[in-house]
Amino acid sequence: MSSPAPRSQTVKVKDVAREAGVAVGTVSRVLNDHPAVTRELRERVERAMAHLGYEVDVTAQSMRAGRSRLVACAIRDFDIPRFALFIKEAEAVLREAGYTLLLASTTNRPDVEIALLRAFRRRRVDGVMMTLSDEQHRDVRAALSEAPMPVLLIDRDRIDALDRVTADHRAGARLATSHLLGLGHRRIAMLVGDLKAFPSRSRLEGFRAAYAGAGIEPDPRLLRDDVLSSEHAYRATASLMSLAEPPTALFVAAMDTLGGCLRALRTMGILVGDGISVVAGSDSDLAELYTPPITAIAWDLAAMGRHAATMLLERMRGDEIERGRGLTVPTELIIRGSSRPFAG
Amino acid sequence: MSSPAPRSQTVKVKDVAREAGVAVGTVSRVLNDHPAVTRELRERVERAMAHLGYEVDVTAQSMRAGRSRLVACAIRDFDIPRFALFIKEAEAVLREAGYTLLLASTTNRPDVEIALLRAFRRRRVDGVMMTLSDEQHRDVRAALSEAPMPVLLIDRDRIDALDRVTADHRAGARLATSHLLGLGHRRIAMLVGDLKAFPSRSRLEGFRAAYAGAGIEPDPRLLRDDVLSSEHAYRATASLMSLAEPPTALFVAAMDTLGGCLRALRTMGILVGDGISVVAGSDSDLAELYTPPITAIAWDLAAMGRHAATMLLERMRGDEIERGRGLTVPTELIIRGSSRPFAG
DNA sequence: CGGAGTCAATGAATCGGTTCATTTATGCTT
DNA sequence: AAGCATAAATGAACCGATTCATTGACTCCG
Repeated sequence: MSSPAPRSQTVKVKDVAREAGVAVGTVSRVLNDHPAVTRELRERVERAMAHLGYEVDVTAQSMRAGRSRLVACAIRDFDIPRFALFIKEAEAVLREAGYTLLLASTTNRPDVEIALLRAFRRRRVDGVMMTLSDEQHRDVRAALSEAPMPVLLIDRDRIDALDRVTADHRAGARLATSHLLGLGHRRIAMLVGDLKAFPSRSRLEGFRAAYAGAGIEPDPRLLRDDVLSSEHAYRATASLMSLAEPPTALFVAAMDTLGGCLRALRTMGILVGDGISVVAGSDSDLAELYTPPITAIAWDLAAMGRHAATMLLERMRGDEIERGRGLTVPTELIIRGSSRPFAG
Repeated sequence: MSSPAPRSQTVKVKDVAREAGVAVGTVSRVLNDHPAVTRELRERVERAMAHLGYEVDVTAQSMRAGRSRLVACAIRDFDIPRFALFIKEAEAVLREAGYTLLLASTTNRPDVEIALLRAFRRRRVDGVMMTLSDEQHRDVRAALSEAPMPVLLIDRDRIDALDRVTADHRAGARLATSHLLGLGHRRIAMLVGDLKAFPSRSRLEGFRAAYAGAGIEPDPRLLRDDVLSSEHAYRATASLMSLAEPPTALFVAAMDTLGGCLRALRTMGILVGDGISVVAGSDSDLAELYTPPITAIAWDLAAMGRHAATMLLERMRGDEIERGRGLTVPTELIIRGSSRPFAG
């Protein structure tokens, strides 16, 4: 025999079938809107279900069907305010389609990413959308290629034939940098995240492209990478402004790090706009409402979330779609008062 | 017969058993760290699993065990930056304990809340943490009392014997209001969220308690409730400041609405600090870095997330714990430059 | 009127682990 | 050496819904 955890005796298809005087197969067909059920029987079964308070066991369905109607989303840190928008929209699209969202944080560690992919497999998750800490990581790539379910990359470089949704960070950073160069700045410091990942890499490319377009060379000592949090940004800003030859403009390209930078400037008594020009790599209430308002790069994270979910759904449906589709949402530069002509 | 979706032929316990030359029961016991397996056999089985690349099917485990190792979190809108902190910490604690987080947004609608509770049941979710749009809603209460799994309320009033984690909004609001009254303000406007839910109700209570403590009556025309977004806050602020007798201080008690309020004031050319004192109901980068910095109420959402997950885990474990536990995290008032003496 | 063809409904087999009554092996005691 | 106790391993039954070969009922047509 076998009596697992003292299960509160639940109603099953068998009970419904008995109550309605039909076979279990018929109940199942009613549940799944199978056409070959007479209206009369369908109603009888539905009445029985209502009467008994029946709820199908998705667990059993999943096991039999080999799919779970779960979609996993794993991002490096969902403590990034604007990412919430992405998740919110993705969840809405997925739920509309009958899927439930699993959420996990990778903490930007390859080993966690691999462990999560395994956990998702074990759960028979039907699709995954995720960020990666490092697109080149061998083990992560191996784990991705072994994944039995479709995986969509969030704002990451192309890997094999995986679908991806990205923002045009390169264009945004180029715009921002050109804007500052156009204002006469020559010593522009850049705070950027982890260069192993696409967004930071693209931003740096855009930055360099703008310099190249102007026919000048950026000072490599003014670049700070691996700025992943507000605290990092604080320290990076402080160190930059303490240089013998400090920058005249700051491009705070990493996401959600503007606060740390502004805190450092305030502590050092440097006025934004006058003492130094500032451009933020992502827009926020803070950027908009700061005094002076901060020039910022903006893009539509909600749209990214919707597109990611939609593309993943299409892929899961197994439609005949070309593999490795990429969708890029545009970035724009919102010019505000924090970026001013260099008064050499 | 039956051949469901063309399942990529996966390795099963049976295959592992054959490879290792043992019975399936033994493989299962190895998987579950059952003590009664000799070291030798355990190693043989583990080698076979590694060799075949075996991964257990959590779906099948769940079905047999009647539990899924899933915990659901449903909040009204996870587009609230500070809530991300809650989810982040809760997820970390849950994953540590071997659970996976399901996420859904209720959009603050009772029907969605009820539908989600049903969906969670069908998935055999082991525990739920959620907010409610209205603690008094009959159908929601019925759905909660019928839920077969433990439910923990996030920042909501006591319902039956459900566990709950709350912040002391009443104390925070009282502090904030007393602070303004102490500065000589008598016409304090309050922007608050949905009074059907605990946080807003508590804040209003705190507000009134402070007034009562000072022996005066608040002007009811200065109260704006149902302020649920930044856009609402914009409109509410604009309408308040257009009154014949406008307020001299604004208590923006609703979460994540400070931006809208400040935008309105800026549009109307009213200076924070000089023209009007402002206190925010929740702290943020914006509050800290605005000019002038905004006095704000702060509390530890990360701790709330950790506690929520921990309490729910204890409850799920079925320990003999008193029912209806409540944990309240304290609030504090961070006084900054936006609240100044009333210069009548 | 009989046989072919439709259409509904049936229920046993199945998905992949887990459990437990049973069997087999081992150790200990006298 | 026999008897008993203990421990390890076995494998059939089971969790609950789905599927499909089969049965039964009914229609249509020559």
